[in-house]
Amino acid sequence: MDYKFSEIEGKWQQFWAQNGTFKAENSYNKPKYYVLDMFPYPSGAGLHVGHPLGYIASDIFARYKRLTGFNVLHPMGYDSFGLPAEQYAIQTGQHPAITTTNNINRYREQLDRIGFSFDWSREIKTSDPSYYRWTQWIFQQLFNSWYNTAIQKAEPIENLIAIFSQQGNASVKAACAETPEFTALQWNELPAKEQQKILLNYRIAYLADSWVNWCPALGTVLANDEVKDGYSERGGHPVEQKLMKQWSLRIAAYADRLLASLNDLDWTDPIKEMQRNWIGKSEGAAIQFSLVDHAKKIEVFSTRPDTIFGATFLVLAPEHELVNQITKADYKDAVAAYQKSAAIKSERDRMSDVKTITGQFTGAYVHHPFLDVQIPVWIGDYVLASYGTGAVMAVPAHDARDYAFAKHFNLNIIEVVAGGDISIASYDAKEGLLLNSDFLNGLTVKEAVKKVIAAIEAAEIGKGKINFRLRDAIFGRQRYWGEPIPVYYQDDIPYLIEQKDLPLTLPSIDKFIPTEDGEPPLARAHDWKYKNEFAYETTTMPGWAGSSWYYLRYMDSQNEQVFANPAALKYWNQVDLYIGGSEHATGHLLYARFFCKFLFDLGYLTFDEPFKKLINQGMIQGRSNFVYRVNGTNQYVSFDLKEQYQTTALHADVNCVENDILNIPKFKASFPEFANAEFILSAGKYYCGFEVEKMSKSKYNVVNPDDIIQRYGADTLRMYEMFLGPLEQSKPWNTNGIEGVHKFLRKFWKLFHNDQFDFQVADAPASKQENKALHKLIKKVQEDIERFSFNTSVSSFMICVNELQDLKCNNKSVLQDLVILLSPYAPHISEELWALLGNSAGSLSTTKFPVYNPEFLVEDEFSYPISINGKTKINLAISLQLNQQSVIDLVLANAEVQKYLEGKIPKKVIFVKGKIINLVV
RNA sequence: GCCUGGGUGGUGGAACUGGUAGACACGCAGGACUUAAAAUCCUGUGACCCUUAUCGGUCGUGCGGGUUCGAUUCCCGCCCCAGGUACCA
Repeated sequence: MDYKFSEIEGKWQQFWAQNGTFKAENSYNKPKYYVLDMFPYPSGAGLHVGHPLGYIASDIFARYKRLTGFNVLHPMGYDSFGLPAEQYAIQTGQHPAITTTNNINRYREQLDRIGFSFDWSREIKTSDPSYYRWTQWIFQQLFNSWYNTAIQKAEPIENLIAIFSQQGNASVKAACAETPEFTALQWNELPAKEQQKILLNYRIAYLADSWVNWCPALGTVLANDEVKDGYSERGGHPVEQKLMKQWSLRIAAYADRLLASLNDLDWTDPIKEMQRNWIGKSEGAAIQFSLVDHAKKIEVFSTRPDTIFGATFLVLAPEHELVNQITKADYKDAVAAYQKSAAIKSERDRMSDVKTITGQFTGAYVHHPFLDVQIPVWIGDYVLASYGTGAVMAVPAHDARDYAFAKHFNLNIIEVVAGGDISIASYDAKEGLLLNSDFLNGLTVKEAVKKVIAAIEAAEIGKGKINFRLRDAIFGRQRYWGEPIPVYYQDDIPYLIEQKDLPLTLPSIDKFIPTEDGEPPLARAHDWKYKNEFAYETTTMPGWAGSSWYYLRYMDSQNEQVFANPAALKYWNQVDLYIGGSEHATGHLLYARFFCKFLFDLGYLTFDEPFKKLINQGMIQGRSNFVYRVNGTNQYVSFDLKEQYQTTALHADVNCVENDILNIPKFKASFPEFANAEFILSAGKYYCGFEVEKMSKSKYNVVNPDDIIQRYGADTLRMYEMFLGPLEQSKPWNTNGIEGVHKFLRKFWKLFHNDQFDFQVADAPASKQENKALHKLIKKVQEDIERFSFNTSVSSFMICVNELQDLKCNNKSVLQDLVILLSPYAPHISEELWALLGNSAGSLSTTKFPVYNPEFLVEDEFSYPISINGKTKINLAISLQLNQQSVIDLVLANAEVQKYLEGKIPKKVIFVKGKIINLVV
């Protein structure tokens, strides 16, 4: 039989599904291995060829682990809450649940065709009430906990209440909002409502004022992505920064632990580095500056308190709460105007635009803490309200942004650390001796930091402080398509709904947009009241709520009593291998770590890091094709001739192009605009240009895996995706090379068949060369899988099959081992051949991986490259048995080497056994 | 702007710890088989120079410098591209 991939693939996919081949065993005595993919958001566009890249890699690994004796958990599900479904609902009125179900069904169909070894019996959907019930349950635990910084651990809020009623809050060390001190007696006499208000300052899930992008015209909060240059992407309405009460989580309390335990994770250094920078631990001091003619003080945070004598002005964020109180009458209008202009800029715009320097003097002054001088107070949008205290002491001589600000507004610059030339630029390095600094003069930066902090603390104007860039996470969203927050309000105080009332399901509403008063969509729900009486919270949870703990649910996905039973949690434990994109480096991965630590603190987990090993697959970009329209005509000129004309480049659908040559009839049919197109050809062909861009519908560069599978089969798709390049690297999709991989599978198939395509293998013992080819491959494939270098193992398969073909090998034992080696990569063809070889169907996935025998690979000679001054001249085959001196003697005696030496005697001979010989003359 | 990664033939990439740059494929060119096509197989294929052809030589891993017997690999400076930048997922 010829290689009929679609028959074979359909047959085995059905077999696996019917026999539950990849169901993880529930016996907890076998060694386990947990391989997880970042689950997809089911978008309306379906899967494109970029999505399966990571899934194929993890599938190869999961299948490999099964072959090496592990009980493998390899589940899949959907992150199915999200904005696109909601926006589609706003446009069309269709309920997001319907859209989502349709999309999930389509995803499932597409995934099934690729032949993954997922355990579908554990499938989860974050938008399913049976799942989000537990997301809500976790929120309740967060609400019912406080963070005890004395022991660096979350604890039940009852513990805190007990402490309050016995000793007040003076001794409590907690991550909390600023709370006045009270005694036990005062606490016990407080009305319940007041007690609840105070507790809200301590809860890990709490309400707080946060800055958001507010669009008055749409009556909604927008993501930074939805804001372009101060206007909403949808509708182009103005957007401003607004303070809003929002649910938040105290992730910042975990900053130190999130930082510390990074060290023990088997993640790549870049990802760890990104998280470290994101958490952004910096040591410095909080310093208070007292205002001239005003009782208030301005607190700044500085990582360079040593430069305090160089501070020549303060800069507050335009939103800083003191700005309006301290601004002098003459400056009110200018300050208000500046605040307004800053309010329309997003935080990202403010950070990236460093070239335009803007700011405004407030008319106010503060006293320098150690000098008898007054320094002016400015506002400037390079200072962010959300970092530190929202105020900086500007030391222009030693900070680049302060320097630019001072130059622009002609403010004083005082050098206090020697080493730079402050007439040209600021000197930011932390090296050099202090000058112009009173009691710090002559000290190094390090010494000065210590001494000045001591002085600040002695004068009671501040203290040494560790500051984190990581902010608490805003947890409320003004959206419909997310988990309802399981909270109701009584007397303006939030309370949890009872656990027995979970899940709190999404109410049905007429429209998915905010109400006319700018309330979130859930406020549209009629008669939606807790116990028919109390108003529910109307914001929903963010997209990352469900994805922060889903890996736990897979361990016991059907459980209705608990989020997962303790025995399952203990056995499956951490995810051993997690594969997904690096775009989640600081979002999802940080939140999931936070949830894990929190659940660990409460005793639900026995581990406090979710993902032991992490691999980031690169992004598959699109490869767009272009045609070139001669301006003002409907003529299109071939890429290589386009310089002779004035042209406009237009996207051509990549499905009308093969190897950059345009299929003209297909192209004409692709768009009415092109129906009457004329072409200026080059040698009878129309060559298209190309460019690498994001894969998207609008760029006509989306390649659908279904099309590839139909044409070449899933095994070809799987191997080609791996062959494309290193897993971690981003690369453009290009279908051009796929023939090579397909040809390889046909050749592989042919090894088992005679010229008439009858299955035929021989029982004879393997020859030396056959064994060599096989064992070279076993070694290579094993090494490659373990270092996730799948592209190179595909090459090795090709090399091996080419060798066996040359050897006319049809030896059964060699070929059977080859089938096992290939099975993680191309499971369908392997199952088929495995069965043809006489093995019982389906047993391939749990058979044993072949063992490498080094004896077959022993070499006794090596062809040394002989180079002179580092340039290779000739190759000489020399025995590997000889010692260094004999090899060198042999080389120097060689006539050809002598020719190159031209009678000169080498000054030095470099000999690296089995690698190279270099003669230096 | 800041953080992180990347840049090697016409194309995707290989070279794992500093040791023969371009494995394996695609494409292209030429050939075999065929009435023809498809499929399959064989040969060549980084650029330039020399040569009738061989033989041979020079250059070459984004750009400019450095370390080394030897650099795609290590160090310094720059350019370009991609991802993230806290309410996209």
